[in-house]
Amino acid sequence: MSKNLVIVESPAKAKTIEGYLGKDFTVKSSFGHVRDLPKGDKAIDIKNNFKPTYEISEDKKDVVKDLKKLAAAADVVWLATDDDREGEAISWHLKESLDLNDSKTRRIVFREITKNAILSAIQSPRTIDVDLVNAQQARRILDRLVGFEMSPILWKKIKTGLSAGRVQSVAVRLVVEREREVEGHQAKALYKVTGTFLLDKGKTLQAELGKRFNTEQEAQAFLEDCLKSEFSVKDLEKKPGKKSPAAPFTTSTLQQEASRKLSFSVAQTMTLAQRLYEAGKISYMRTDSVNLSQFAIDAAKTAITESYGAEYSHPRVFKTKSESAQEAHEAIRPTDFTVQTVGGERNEQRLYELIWKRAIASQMADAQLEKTVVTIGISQSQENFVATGEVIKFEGFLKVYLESTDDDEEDEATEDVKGMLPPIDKGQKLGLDQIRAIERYSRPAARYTEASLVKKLEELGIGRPSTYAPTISTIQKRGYVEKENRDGRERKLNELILKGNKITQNTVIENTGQEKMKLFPTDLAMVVNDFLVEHFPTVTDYSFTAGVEKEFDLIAEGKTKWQTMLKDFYTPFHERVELTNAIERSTINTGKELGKDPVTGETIIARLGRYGALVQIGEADEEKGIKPRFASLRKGQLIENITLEEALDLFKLPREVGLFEEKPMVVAIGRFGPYVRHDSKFYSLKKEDDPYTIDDQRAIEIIEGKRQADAEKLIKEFPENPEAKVLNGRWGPYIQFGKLNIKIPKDREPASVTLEEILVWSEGVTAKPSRWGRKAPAAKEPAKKAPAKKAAKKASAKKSATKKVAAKKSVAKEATAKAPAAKKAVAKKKAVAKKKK
DNA sequence: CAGTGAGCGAGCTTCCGCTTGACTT
Repeated sequence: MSKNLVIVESPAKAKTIEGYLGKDFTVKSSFGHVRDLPKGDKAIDIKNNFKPTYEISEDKKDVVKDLKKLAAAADVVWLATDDDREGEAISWHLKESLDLNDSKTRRIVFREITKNAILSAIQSPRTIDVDLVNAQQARRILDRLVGFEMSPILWKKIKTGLSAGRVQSVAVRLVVEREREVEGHQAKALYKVTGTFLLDKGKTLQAELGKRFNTEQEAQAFLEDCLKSEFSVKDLEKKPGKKSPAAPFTTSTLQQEASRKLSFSVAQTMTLAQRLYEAGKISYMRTDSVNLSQFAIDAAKTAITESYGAEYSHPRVFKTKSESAQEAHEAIRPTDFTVQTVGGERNEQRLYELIWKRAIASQMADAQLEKTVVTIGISQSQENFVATGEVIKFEGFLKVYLESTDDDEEDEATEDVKGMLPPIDKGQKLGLDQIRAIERYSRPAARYTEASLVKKLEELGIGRPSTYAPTISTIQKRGYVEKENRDGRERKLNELILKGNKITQNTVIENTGQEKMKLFPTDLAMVVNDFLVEHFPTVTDYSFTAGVEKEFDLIAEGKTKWQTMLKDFYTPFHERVELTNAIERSTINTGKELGKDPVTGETIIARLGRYGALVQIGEADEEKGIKPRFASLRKGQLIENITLEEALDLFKLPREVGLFEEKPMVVAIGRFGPYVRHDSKFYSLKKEDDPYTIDDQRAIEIIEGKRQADAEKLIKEFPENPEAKVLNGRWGPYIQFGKLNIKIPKDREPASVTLEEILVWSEGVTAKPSRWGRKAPAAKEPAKKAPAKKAAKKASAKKSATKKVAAKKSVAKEATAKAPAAKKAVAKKKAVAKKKK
C-alpha cells in the first residue's frame, strides 16, 4: 500500500497524474461529487438556519468505500480536486465522508495537467478553504429551494411533472421572447442597388450604392438619372488591415463552432470530446478558460515553426471575457500538437481537427491584409457606388483556421463585391454594364440554435460548462422547446434593371423564413414562462444569476455569512411562493378567445389541453345535451398567434373525400404535412394539392401513383414473411425488414437474396448505441424499473406493492400491443438464433 | 401522420453541478 493517496475528480486525469508521480503515490478519482442533498424535503432545515443534510449519492457508495479503505491505509491524503468552488466542496465532502483528520490531509490545486504543475502543487499544500465551500453550499441550497418550491406550483397550477429552475427557466424565457420578437417583426423592404462596370480586357467591377431607397419610385428615379450619367473613379483608397486569431476553445465556443461547421448538437459535441479526452488526445473538455499552459504554448510554437516556418509563430496569451469564469482548467487543446489527425470514428476525427486547428491558429501570427475601397461617382447624382476589395498580403493564422460567425447569411448580400479588385486608376472612366435595384427585406433576430442559446446563457453568466448540454436537453425533454426544421415560404421581390439604355421591371422569387435545427418554444413554454415571469420576476430575470454570483463571491471572500445571504433571498421568495399557491388554477390557463363561430355564434377559444394545444367551439351544456367541438393545433401554430380563420379551418379536416375500393379516403394534415388516409395507409399529398379542396379523383390518383412508385421500387417479396422486402432505394438496392433497413453486401445479386439470409443479416443491425444515448431514450424505462425494484424489496408491504405491479403490467401490455413490426422481427430473429444453436 | 380533450385523485414528478460506469447467458 502506498504512503500517499491523491484524489482527483476524473479517472482519466488520475491515470495521467499517476504517471507523473512516483511509486509512493496512488492516484484515484472521486468521479465528481460524492455527496448531495437527498431528494425529499428533509434535505434543508430552513428553520434551523438552512442546515443541510447530505447523503452519499447512490452511485458513489462503492467509490467512497474504496477510497475510505485506501485513505485509512495511507499516511497522507492529497485532495486534488479542481481549483474552483465545486472542486473545493468536493474536497470537503471527501474529507467528511472519508473521516479524514486534518493532520493527514492536504489540499492541493493545479490548473493544468503538466508534470511541473503537479510537482509544484505537491510542494505547496494548503487546507480546505471553508469560505469557498460555504459559497458552494449556498449555491447548492439556493438552487434546491428555487427548483423544489417553484416546480410543485407548476404541477398544481399548470401540469404535473413540469419543472422550473434558476437556469432552465431563463433558458426557456430566452427562447420564448425570441420567438415573440421574430413573430412580431415587421419586415420592411428597401431597394438595394448594385452596379456592374466594365473595365479593360473584359473585366468587370461590382459595386454597391451607399444609399438604399424606400420606394420603387425613388429607385426608378435614380436609375433614370443613371441613364443620363457617366461613371468615373472618384476616389481610390488602399489601407493595410489585419485579422487576429480567436482564442482556443472553451466548452461553449467548441459547441458553437462544432454546431456551425460540423452541424453537431451540443450533446453530440460533448460525447465526442469526452471520447477524445479519455483517449488522451485532448485536454479537459468542460472548461471556461481560454488559457494555455506554458508547456502548450511552447509545444505549439515548435509545431508551427516546423510545419509553416518561424514567421507564422506568434505566442499569445488570451484573457477570458466572461466574468463568471472560474478557470480551473486550461482551454481545450490537443495534448500533442504534432498530432494533426487521430483515429477513431469519423466525427471524432472531425472534432479533433477542429480543436487542433483552433488551438494552433491561436498561437499563430496575424493575417496581414490590404483593403481597397473604390468610390465611383455618378455625373447626374450625388450618390456614389462603392466597391471594396481585400487582398491577403500574409496569411498568418488563416493558413490553418477561420472562425465562422452566426450570421453567415448576412454575407450573402456583400459577397459579390469582396475579394480581389482588378487594377484601377483614380479618375478612370468606367463603362456601364448594368445597374440592378432589388428589394431587400429586413430580417428579424435569428431564432436560437442549441449552440447559440448556450452562447447567450454564457454571456449572461448562467450555467456552467458541465451543464450547458444537459440544460439544453432538459428544456426539450420537458416539452418547453423543440428543435426543428421549418420550410420557408416564397416571397416576391420587385426588381428594376438598367441595361443597354433601358430600364426593365421583373419579379424575383426568394425563399424566406426557412429554419434548420432551430429552437421553437411550445405553447406549454409560453404558458409556463408567462406564469413564472409574472409571479417570480426576480428569479426569472436575466440578471438574477449574475446577482447571486456576486453574493457567492462575498461568501467566498468571507465577507458575508452564507446563512444570511440565503435568508435574505429566501424570505421574500417564499412569500411569493405562498401567494402564488393561493391563486386559483382556473384563472391561469384560460386560453385565448378568438371570436365567434360565424355559423352558430358559439364562442371559440384556443387553450392548452391534456394532449396539447386545442381550439374549442362552444361550451358543454348537459341539460341541452351540447358537447363542445375540439380540434388540435398544427405544428407551427401557437395559441397566442392563431387567427379565427385558421382556427375555423382546423374543423374542416379531417374530411372524407369519397370511397375507393369500397373504403373511405380521408384527407387531413398530420405532423409531416397533408395526407390521404386509405385502408389505414398514409399517402402524402403533393405540394400543389390543397387539402381543403381536393376531390376523390385526385385522391385516387395520389394513391395509385404511390402504389405504382412502390411497385417500381420492389425487387423481391417474400410471401412467407410480408415484413421483408428487397427494394430499390435512392442509393441502390436495400432490404426493408419491419422497421429495419439492411444493406445488401456488395457483389450480391439483390434478386437472389433469401429470407434466411435476411434474418442472419438483421442480427447486426440495431439502433446505433451511442455512449450516453441509452439514458435519454430509456428515460421511461428506469422510471418503471426503479419502482419495480422497490416493490420487490417491500414485498411485505403487500397492498401498495401489488397495486403498483398490476398497473405496470397493464402498461407493459399496452406497449407490446402497440409495438410495430420491428418487435415481431426481433422475436423472429431470436427464434432463428436459437434454432442455430 | 388517426383517435382524445375538464371532472374523481393514490402517489409520483422537480433543482444545479461535479463526474462516468456496465447485473447476465
